[in-house]
Amino acid sequence: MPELPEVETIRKGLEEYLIGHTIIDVEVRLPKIVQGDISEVKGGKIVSVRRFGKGLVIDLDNGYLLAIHIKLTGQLIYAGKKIPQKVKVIKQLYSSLPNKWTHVIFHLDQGETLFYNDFRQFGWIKIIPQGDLKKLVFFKELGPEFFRDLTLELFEKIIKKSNTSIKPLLIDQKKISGVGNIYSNDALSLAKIDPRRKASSLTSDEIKCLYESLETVLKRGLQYGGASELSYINALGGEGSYQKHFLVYGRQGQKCFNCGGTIEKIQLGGRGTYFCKLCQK
DNA sequence: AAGGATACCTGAATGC
DNA sequence: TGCATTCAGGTATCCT
Repeated sequence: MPELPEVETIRKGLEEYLIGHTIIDVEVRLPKIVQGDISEVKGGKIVSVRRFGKGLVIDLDNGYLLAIHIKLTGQLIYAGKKIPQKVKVIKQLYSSLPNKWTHVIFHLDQGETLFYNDFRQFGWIKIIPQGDLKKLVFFKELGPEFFRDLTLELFEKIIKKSNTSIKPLLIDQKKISGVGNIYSNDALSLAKIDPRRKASSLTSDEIKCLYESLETVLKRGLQYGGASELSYINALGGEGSYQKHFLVYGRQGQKCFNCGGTIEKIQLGGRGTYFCKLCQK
């Protein structure tokens, strides 16, 4: 669901459409989503949009920022003059906004709008002073991430000292950030490693292969604009297409692309885990 | 202290 | 038919 590629796709969209806009007013329809004093963002101009792991940060020029986590079903949708004409799918969506899942509405200058929708209400939006980002437990405890500060050497160190099986380790945000259920399953398939293997039992060659496989599937996810399972959409309300290219995720009963074996589904660390017993050793 | 289980939610799919 | 149960997964929290 929303993992590094999905959240990064949203970030790019927000960066393209929101920077330079001033927040005129905010409508909070479901108070539990928002923490902090929402009035602090009024009059603030959006200067940058950053991502750390699966978390987003919208920086304002008035000393405050919005820290946002969309969890499983959050959506950040831009509505305004900069929507490209060719995007037609979205017209239906836009005519329905705000809808019953719209919990926060940011009214921007020039009559533009940013909607926060979340049908399962797991996400959060926190308003804090600029310098306090690392005081938030979520950001403070994030592990290193791919394409930023996770090197192969560091990856190997993290895996070797872990006492859990490899798949739950990959989705532990405190160890490595950005990877979730979809990309961890697919990377283990590409690396031909059994998700149940104890992390510390992996050889250096296997760790290198897994590192490269994670980079490959995350890049693929970025290339396809994320995986639109459930309710993930980008900042323009458009869907990604990585779900059409899943290697093992959601493919139980179907054939493995590596060896033709049958993909099985088990529970591991309380999460659906998909793999091929024939080639993932 | 690390790691596992459960709660938080709702809608879709499945069960009887 | 229709109501109840199960499942989905990213944290946050509690427990061992």
